[in-house]
Amino acid sequence: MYHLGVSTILTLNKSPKTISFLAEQYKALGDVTRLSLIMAVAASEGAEACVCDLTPDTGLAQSTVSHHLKLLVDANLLERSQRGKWAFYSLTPAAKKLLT
Amino acid sequence: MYHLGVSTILTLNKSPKTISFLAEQYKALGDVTRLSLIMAVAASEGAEACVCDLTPDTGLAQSTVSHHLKLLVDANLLERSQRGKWAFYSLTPAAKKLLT
DNA sequence: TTCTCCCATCGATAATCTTCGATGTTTAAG
DNA sequence: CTTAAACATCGAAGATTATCGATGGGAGAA
Repeated sequence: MYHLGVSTILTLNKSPKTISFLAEQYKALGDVTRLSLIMAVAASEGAEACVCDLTPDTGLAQSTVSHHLKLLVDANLLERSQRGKWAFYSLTPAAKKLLT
Repeated sequence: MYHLGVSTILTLNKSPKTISFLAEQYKALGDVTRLSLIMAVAASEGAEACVCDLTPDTGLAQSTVSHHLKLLVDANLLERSQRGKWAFYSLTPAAKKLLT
């Protein structure tokens, strides 16, 4: 009989495809810039932020920040909603779950 | 006033150094091979496993598996204990917390 | 329409990562 | 002491990633 620690989810309920996607989510969080970005979004008023607000703190080019945000969206950690000229990013339920 | 969602930990209690280490942990989990390895350890009898048990399932060279395990140890996700000729790896409390 | 602002995409470069085979180290067995 | 087994470390090749500047596209202001 095996131990099945941590959670049964991680040992039995996850197909290879799910493991890949979970790894993709962890990889998205595994970068100081992206982890800082997602934390900045979480701490923002209304729990959402636009690129112009997020960029200055990073010290990086706007195109780089935009690229990182896209990776976070692809990993289902951020949602994007366009309002006028601005693109607002907010945390997905999956992100809230992982970051708790 | 700000939102402070997800958890206050992520917004206020984490110094830059802590953020870096947290990112390192996520990065360590953000690889299918390493995520599979740590899940295999969790599911192993006694919640520990040696390299010789873990290597075959990966389809990778032994040196590669050993390298990945070292990264997981460096990220404080696995503990290593040598018994005789074997090196046994088990999950740290930090890993159990992150993977829940 | 024309201009400006916000953001995404593209192409290129430098850095990092994954993986391997070869070799070194340690432990136990013969 | 010699041999074998289990891992770790090293050096190199190929793939992936982070970053930038330049450019493009869309929305609103003038």
